[in-house]
Amino acid sequence: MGTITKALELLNWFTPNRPEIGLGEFVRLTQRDKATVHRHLVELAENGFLEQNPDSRAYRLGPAVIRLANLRESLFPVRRLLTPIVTELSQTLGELAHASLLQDGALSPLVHADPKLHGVHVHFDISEILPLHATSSGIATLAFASENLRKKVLSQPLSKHASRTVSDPVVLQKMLDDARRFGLCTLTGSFDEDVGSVGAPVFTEGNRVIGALAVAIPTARSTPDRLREIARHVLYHARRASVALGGDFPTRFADLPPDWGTSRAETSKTHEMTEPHP
Amino acid sequence: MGTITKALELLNWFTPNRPEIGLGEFVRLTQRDKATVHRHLVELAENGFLEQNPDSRAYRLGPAVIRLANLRESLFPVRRLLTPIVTELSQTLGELAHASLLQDGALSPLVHADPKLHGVHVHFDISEILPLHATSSGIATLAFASENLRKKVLSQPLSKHASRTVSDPVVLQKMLDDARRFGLCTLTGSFDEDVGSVGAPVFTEGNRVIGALAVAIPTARSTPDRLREIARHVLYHARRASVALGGDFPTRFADLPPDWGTSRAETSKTHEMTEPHP
DNA sequence: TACCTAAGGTTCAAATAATGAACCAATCAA
DNA sequence: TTGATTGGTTCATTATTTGAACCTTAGGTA
Repeated sequence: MGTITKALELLNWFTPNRPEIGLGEFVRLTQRDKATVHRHLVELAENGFLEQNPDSRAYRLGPAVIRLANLRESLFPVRRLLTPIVTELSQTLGELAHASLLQDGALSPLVHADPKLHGVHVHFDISEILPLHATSSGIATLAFASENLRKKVLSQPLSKHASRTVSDPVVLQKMLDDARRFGLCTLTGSFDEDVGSVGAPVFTEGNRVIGALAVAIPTARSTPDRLREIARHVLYHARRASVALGGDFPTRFADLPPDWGTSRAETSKTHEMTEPHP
Repeated sequence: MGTITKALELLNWFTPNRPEIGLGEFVRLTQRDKATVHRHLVELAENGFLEQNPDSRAYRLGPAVIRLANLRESLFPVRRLLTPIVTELSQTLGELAHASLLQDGALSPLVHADPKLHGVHVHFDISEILPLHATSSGIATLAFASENLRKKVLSQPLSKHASRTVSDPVVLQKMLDDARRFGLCTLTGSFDEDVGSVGAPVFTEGNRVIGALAVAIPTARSTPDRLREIARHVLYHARRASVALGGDFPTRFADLPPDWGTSRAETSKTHEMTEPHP
């Protein structure tokens, strides 16, 4: 691993629960030498990627990331293009919608919209990273991503996020096949307990999947019929999003079978249990 | 210069006119060895800071910068806090207002708002970097920044941006003194031809200047009286902004003298011309 | 006060990782 | 076919990174 990567990886330790990190804590987190970590921190700070809290001397993300994000957005206005689509999707359905981009081996949220019409709504944190195997966005994306990435995810241990997160690669493979067939993925209680979601892939120039569009709802409101309705809208808007980004969206996916929207996880469970007893 | 800095500096070559940069162009721009540059680019891309256009193989800013910017903003919501203040300032005056943050030796725009009530309005590019010596925001910020930074700027050659950019360090020093006294700086035809602006510093925790709030108007609308009116509002909102960020704003600055708002640059010119003939 | 601890930060010889001249491969135009 | 331009790679040399030990400051405690 190069020095540059080592330094940049320091930036990934920040989370909503860990907004500032001191030298000592970085050393503990990274298991690297103090002097090394310190020089990396100084150099990142010199370039504006970190700044130091003058009181505690702890480090936090610096203004350079905002400057670069502004620049990137002004050059490639993905967010600007997707915002109205996400907003419209969320307005139409009265539920939380979001678009997330594939980055490294995960999705990072780009835009979200929530009309908050109901008493209960899904919590969504734009700074949280979405794993590919445990979210409908992730599976929808992965289904159309490179063979390489798919292999990588399928060969790694599948982290558990909620009671019904898929943990068997064989089941995941089947869900990816379904997602590729229908252009959609739906999950319930997979990433967040009591939350269901429907995701569809978004494509950019050259038929490449760039991420996904998804709607998330509390399971209390997620009847099979409602999920099918949501699926229709998600698919429609994912197509619009792809067109807006200059991507090709497959003209036609298979029609949803009658049992679609009944819990995949249940189906999977059956599958999972029957598999070892042929 | 460390490897990390060398790599991160590659990111600074992107501009609105140069949205994608190929290996060869990077080599030409940086005057560095091709192999070195290439390895840096690959490592930055591996970490999501760059992505490669699959057709042209040129590099562009990657999604990691957006992820980090989202995170930074969710941890330290400077933008969220300043947006309503900038918007209100711009609405009240009917002119373009912006807030910009001090980073490295320059200001980078964070938010801007423009009600666009008039046929003529100022062009503002959120991805453009504002030099400290040539903008009212910059001088207002620099006036309250560290002695170090002030020395650095005063000792460097002062780049020319428009016909009335201050190029004499002595004149700049005087403008900094004025800015410190009045809590304000006004300039005309300094960064953009035919644009006047009024800027005031914004402070964060521990009395540290974080950047500036400013209003920019076409010179066609910038009478001395109008500039004084704008100054009042900019100062008021800069105080609000500082309070919102947990900073101390000096309770009282000197009242503006009667000749304030008449072109500083003119005054400066006189000064500049009289200086060498004591 | 003296003493301890833990924090951030620094030093310098040793070791590793970055460097760059030369090379390869693909594409395009004449 | 040739030559020029592009992106990318190799490997011996070199220079930068590394890390054990050390320094300094701040806070706590007997």
